[in-house]
Amino acid sequence: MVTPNRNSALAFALLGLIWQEARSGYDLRKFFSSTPMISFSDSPGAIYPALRRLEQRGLVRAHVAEGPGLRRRRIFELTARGRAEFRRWQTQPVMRNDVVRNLDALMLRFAFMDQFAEKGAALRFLKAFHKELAAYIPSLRKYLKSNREYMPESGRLALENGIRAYETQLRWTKDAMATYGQTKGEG
Amino acid sequence: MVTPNRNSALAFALLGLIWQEARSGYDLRKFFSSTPMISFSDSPGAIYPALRRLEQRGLVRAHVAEGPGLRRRRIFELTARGRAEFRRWQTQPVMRNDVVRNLDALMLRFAFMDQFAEKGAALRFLKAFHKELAAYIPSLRKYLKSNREYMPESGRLALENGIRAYETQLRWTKDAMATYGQTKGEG
DNA sequence: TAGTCCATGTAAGATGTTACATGATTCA
DNA sequence: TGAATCATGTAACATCTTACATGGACTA
Repeated sequence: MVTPNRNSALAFALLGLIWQEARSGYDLRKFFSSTPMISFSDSPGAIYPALRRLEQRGLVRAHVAEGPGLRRRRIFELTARGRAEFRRWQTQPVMRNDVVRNLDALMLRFAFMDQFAEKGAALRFLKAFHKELAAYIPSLRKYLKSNREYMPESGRLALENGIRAYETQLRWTKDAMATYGQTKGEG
Repeated sequence: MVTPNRNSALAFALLGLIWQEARSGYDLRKFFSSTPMISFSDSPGAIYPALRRLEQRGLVRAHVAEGPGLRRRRIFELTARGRAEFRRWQTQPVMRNDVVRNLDALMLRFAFMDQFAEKGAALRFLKAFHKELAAYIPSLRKYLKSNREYMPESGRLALENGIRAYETQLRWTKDAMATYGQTKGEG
């Protein structure tokens, strides 16, 4: 069995933005550099090859927009396969490993959920996220409690920072669930 | 001019741990898998090649520990160059870009500061970190204010989560500075 | 003696970084 | 005409992931 191509976080960020609205590579670079998605690289050496790969995998298709005189722009849109792949990624289960090592990717999944996932997906996601956070945080506390005395002060502070960061996430999931809970009249 | 070899976060995590205490590759893998540093990969395909590179660059040196019968373990320790390189990395200025895209690396730098940087480095680091956070957060708020109405609910919530996360960091830097401020009697 | 743990390693492949290249258009 | 901006791209290089390989020692 050949290794399946697991797309990167950048690839999914591109798919989500292109799904929102057909865009060129340049548009995407500008979006990254001028919004809070600046945590993604806007480097052409990352974006253009990533778009090429998405094209080769049949997840996006491009057409050339011949503006009056401007250099040609290649405008991308999602294919049916691209939409399916994005939804699959977005609605994957939330695993402990995502919480430990891939928080950013989790938030990226959530950020597009209203737009592209079925109703109820956001709330299910938040519940699962909350559950994993609530399970992980005590293990950090336990480590701190057991090792506090042997840790240098800066090491201990760094760990406390991590715990606080996860607690903030946890509070956010609760508040976000409340937000979604309010809209139950809509269903 | 040849591209300088910028070591990765993993490389510096390894250097820091080896500086604390001479360790083998296996020790390092176990440390990653059994402590809050689990956010680093414990995969042999990451660790052993990284150690090899550090050796080739003259940042660590290994000696073989011949235990009674056990398979040979290669125990690493830092060289003078390794210590210098680690300190250089650790005491670099805190840049906006680190705050936007490399928070984890910043916290890693801080985590070892008591042990390996000169007195006062931790406080200077916290001040610079605080300054960059305080400068960055308003730009996120501003974006939220301007775009709130045009954002899907999950997108807005994701951004609010990001803002809260940075605010938590900001509060932490203040508290950590207070911790260090208390020890002024020591100097 | 079969399975598990200790311990180190390699191979293939994908992705990302930095730097460089190119060419068109607009504006001073 | 020169500089800045729009727009796309490539090349070299390093690193990481996953999977596989190996071999000794302990233990049931």
